Amino acid sequence: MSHAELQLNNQICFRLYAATRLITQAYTPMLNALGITYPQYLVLMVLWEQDGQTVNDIAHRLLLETNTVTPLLQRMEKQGIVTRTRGEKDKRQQIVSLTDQGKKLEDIAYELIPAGMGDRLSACPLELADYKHLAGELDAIISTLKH
Amino acid sequence: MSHAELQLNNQICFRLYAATRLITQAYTPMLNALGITYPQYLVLMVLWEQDGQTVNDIAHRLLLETNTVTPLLQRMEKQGIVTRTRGEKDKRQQIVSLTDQGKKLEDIAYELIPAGMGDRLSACPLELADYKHLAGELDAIISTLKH
DNA sequence: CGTTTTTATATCGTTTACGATGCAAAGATA
DNA sequence: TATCTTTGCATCGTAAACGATATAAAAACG
Repeated sequence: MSHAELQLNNQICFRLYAATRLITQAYTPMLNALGITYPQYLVLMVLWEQDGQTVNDIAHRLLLETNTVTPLLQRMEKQGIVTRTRGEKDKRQQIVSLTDQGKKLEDIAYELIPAGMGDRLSACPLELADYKHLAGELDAIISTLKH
Repeated sequence: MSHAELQLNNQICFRLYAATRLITQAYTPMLNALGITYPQYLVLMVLWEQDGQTVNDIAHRLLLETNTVTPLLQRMEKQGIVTRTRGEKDKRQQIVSLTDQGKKLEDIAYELIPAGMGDRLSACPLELADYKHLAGELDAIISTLKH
């Protein structure tokens, strides 16, 4: 069996890639009920935590480039979830704010998502301690690799 | 602090999402040297393990839909990395085979990727045991959520 | 103050992902 | 065997990601 290091089964990266897509897919039915996508949900979580952030703030928080976030926000603005207004002090900045609709989604998300994901993962043999381990290991990878 | 369950920092999903993108980005310089993308690299790993698989085989192995894999293979065929030929017994099937160029990439990948990723992750505090834990936890999530 | 550089965002092109749908070949059934 | 269903793949539309590039405003500098 040649080049064992290259084999798919030994790869952390493929597992991350697969697990990420599967978890995102598990979110999808709940997010459909909210009328949003997973990356849009991430933006909303950032804004629910602190409203009125700039494109850069949001991008840094999500470890994304602004050229990913800008079109995402444009779509969310078109859907009436957020507004974008130029900064007063610094006219280059776009201040992103939740609309009433965007604020209401937090309560609906809170109703649907923890319960829905709990259901979806109820058959998963991982304990709370395992999830904490997992979080720690992922954080180690993230802080090593993030710029 | 309202709705703590929704907070970004508590989310495994965001960590997976971020770690996956960062690791994929870490692969990118090496993969650029091979002239391929990360999903194309995944397809090659599947074919290096066993040449001559169908679109369905590859999609199942990568937990992707065929409507993702088909265009990916079309691009790889255009680049001369693989060929696609209709199955003889079953003319619906496309048999995907490595070209000489696709086979050669395995050696180059073996030269570049383990070393390159080792470098990139050398500052990561995780031990081999941690990576094994991580793999196990990801496998648990994957097998719970995969259809 | 005028010029240069940096910063914040936007635009463009390419490649993934994936839901929805189409289509032809194979298999199942009456 | 004729029809119905399933299977394997392809096509289309939309939304991310992200490299490359553009642009206007702000900051730094001479």
